[in-house]
Amino acid sequence: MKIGYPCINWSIGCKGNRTFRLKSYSEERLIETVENNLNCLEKILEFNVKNNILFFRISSDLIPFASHPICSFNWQSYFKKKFEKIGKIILNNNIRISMHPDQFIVLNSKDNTVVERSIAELDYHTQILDFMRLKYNAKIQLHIGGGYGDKNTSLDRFVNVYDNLDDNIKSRLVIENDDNIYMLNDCLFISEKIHIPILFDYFHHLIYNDNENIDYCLKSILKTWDKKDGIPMIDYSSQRIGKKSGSHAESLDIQDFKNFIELSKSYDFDIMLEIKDKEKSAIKAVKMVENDIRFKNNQL
DNA sequence: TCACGTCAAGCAGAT
DNA sequence: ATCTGCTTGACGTGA
Repeated sequence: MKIGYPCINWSIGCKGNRTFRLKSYSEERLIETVENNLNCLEKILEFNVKNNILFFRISSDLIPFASHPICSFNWQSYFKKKFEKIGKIILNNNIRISMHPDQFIVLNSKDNTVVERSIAELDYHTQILDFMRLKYNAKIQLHIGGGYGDKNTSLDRFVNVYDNLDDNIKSRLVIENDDNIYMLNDCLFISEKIHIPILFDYFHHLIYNDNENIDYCLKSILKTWDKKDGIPMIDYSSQRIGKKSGSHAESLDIQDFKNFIELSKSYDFDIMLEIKDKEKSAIKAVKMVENDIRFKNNQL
């Protein structure tokens, strides 16, 4: 089991997701920003390795406007060496990588231009992972999309669009249960049709579910990950106290996390902590799990 | 230097 | 109708 956190490291003094306004777009600005983002990504990965954090989500802002029509710059070849260098760090240290395109990416939208833009954005995400030469266990996680008042038709639309995607996108894409439209059982339904891995979001599941217990959830999603996909990825968060349901906690509730680890101990997966304080909680979690394993070993 | 309005993009649910 | 959340605040103008 690897533990990770998404996109931002607060303690390292740089950001790998810097961007700028479309209005101020220029080739120079793009190069400068991407250079910063890639350098910082490298630093974050080194920080993570030192702290035994071997799972990381790369920000979608790594190359700002990469899938926007304004971007005609060939960032792929300009940064080829850098991508390969970062890829080597990832492979040498056996780091698991995910990406999570943002909310504007909707494959089952009723608006075809939205679908086209979404595919372009998925293509960009795929290129990042491909140019780093990462294995197919590096994944792009996506929600199924809108409900449009008719979930069955909307599910079908997702399946049809998925069928026509390029194979290199398909081999990276996984679907994730959300907290108000498509729950785990919907993902399982789709996965049976198109054979796509399911990333189980534990926190979303607590908010929106069909009363399935955690054992059922983990057992069913496990089957959707082939050998080439690696072990399943899980998103974990806990409720921020005093905020509305679904708000992510500021900092890891270690007891709640312990309970989840205990509950899921028969399964192996990599776990992404969607907690606001990022690497701080990840370090806490890593130490907890290491101590837990030592404790178990002492019992033997 | 800092406050704060706004930022490429979608959708649903709350207010 | 408008605002908020989502995986996440950061950019950039104006004072």
